[in-house]
Amino acid sequence: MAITIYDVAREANVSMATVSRVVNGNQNVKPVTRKKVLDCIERLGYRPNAVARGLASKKTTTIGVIVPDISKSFYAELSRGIADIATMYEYNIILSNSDERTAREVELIEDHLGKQVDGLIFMSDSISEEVRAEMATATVPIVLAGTLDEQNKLASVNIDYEQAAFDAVNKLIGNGHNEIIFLSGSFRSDINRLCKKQGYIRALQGAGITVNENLIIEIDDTYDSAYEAWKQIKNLAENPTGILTANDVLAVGVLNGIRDDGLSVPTDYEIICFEHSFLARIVRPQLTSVAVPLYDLGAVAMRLLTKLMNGEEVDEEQVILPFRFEERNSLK
Amino acid sequence: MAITIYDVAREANVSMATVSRVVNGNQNVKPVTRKKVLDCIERLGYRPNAVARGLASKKTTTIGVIVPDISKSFYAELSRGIADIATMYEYNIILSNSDERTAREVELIEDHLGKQVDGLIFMSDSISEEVRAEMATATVPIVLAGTLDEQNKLASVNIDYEQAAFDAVNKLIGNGHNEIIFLSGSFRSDINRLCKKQGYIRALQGAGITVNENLIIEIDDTYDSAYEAWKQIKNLAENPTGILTANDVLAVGVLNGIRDDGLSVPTDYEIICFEHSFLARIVRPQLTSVAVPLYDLGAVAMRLLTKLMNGEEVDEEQVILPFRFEERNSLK
DNA sequence: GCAACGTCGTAAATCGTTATCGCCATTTTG
DNA sequence: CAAAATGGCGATAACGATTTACGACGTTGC
Repeated sequence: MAITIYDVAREANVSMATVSRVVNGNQNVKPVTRKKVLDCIERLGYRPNAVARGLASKKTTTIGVIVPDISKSFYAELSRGIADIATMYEYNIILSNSDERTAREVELIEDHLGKQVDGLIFMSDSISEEVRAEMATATVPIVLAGTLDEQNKLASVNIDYEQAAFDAVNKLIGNGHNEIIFLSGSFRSDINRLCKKQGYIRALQGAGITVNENLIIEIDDTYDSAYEAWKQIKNLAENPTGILTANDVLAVGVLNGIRDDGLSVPTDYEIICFEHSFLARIVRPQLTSVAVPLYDLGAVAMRLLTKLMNGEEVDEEQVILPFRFEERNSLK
Repeated sequence: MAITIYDVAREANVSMATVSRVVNGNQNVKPVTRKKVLDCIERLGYRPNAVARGLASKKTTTIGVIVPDISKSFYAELSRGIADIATMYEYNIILSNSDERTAREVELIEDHLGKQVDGLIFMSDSISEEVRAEMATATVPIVLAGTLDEQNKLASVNIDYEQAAFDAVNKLIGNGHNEIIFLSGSFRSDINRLCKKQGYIRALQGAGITVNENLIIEIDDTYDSAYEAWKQIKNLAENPTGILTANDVLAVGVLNGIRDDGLSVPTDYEIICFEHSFLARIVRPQLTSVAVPLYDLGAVAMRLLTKLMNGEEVDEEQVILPFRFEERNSLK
């Protein structure tokens, strides 16, 4: 049988109310008494039961984090940002993987709410109607991190992916390319379809270049698919020489394809991509890329969540963080 | 005010005990009654309160996972293995980062136990005495994943790193090298110091090669340090031509150093490393490596934990998983 | 010497479940 | 046909804290 607050009270010759006061940092306790109680806690090895506390106080100091796949560096990085701020505010994290399956996402939200989390951070390629409905039943705040809400209703933290793509493509155009590939992971991802692709199109149109659907290539979001995609690209009737990819894994895929064929970047092709992870630095040439501040996205999302959980006023629930370009060598 | 079991009971004209039976799948309920209750649950949108349930049943169906840094692919991969098996057995995961700081590790164990987790999976470079003492206060099972217990007392899941290093070095020796570098992350890591290094030494001794401390290089466990280490290696009085590294990030570091100097792998140097992550496949040449089954390490650790939590008999609490070599091109 | 204040105890009500009994109505059994 | 077993369900006591209200006691200040 574990030590309870009663045991401590008896041992310290005080009431359980006083022990509770001490444990919760209530000021109405004489230093002498406080010390006596703390000693007993130490001696008995008393550990407040967070479950009982949660039931009584209706707060668990725990938040839920639902992520497509923690083994993907994108989400691992984001999660670390969340975790650090969570620690700072003394929240624990229940972490679950959804694998982007809607049914699973719904199930997980339900599950986390059942566990009485004080808040929820959600990540996904897209918010389905089912998920939206499930979220609507929640009585605790929910924040999206690195995840778009097409309807712009939910709280979220992102960068301006559209503008980033626009700027990136303009760099390619500025370097003389007018046949430019956009290699992207699935367009089921709102960010790919609604932002990166649109930014790409806007840049082309701004430069008077006609958009050619053949140059917009949608593949699985994997290295291997990108590597394969290269074979498709080199056989195109068009002669694209500039490439924008939706992330650095895809960039490395085509890059390796190009180089394994004896061609060279940035001489024969120039590449620019999203995300400047570790990967982008270790390949040769290093990749010029849009540095998406993944850690910050997570950290700011968590900070936002704390405000919402505290009922603080928040002027803007849709946060847009700045991005920057990391200039390396895949662009001249 | 949320819907409680009592509301459902009133609505369905049964007692809360019956609702509880239905929710928990107890067979002692007439099908007709069951259906009536389920309908009310659906209609009212009742969500069982896991906190109250946890208090009453003394089980939270939640386990704790303490990891040095989830943003490192090593731990992210392991965690995914844990998570999948946890899901299978309907456990949630509370995940926390320790950054390898002993004080933080102790704090986290304390914290997780306070949250009444049903079990704990712990990862670290090394088990300090403080951590060991804290673990001793736990009444729930604890399993180490990809983490050594020098005293071989705690339950754990690993591979035979010593044997793997031994085999790896023998491959280098077999290819004619007799001056072989062992490039490792910090020796505060038991696995590096007690296993990989010892396997390296045993292989050399087995081949009658004198161990030269100059060829054993301990650095920070980062790409940049490995890249820098190359400059040290090339200026060595000795003429090492074979290299074993403790993981693939370090391998890529030296590899890039070598190639940026216009030298070539495997012509001028041969490299073999631990871990065959994504990285090892995307660099050129691809890295021949010891494939450490990270996902499985996590999955098996979680499976073991479930057995321990159920009080099942376990024949061996120190599990050793097999490893294999992934033959690529950094070795001739 | 009295009022005010700080400190603490007592007691009870909650929080939303689970778990243990035991009751009542049917069946089954001898 | 009486007695025993069984199935279905209700009542109620935990579970381990928080919280509130109230009052008592001892100090302190004026």
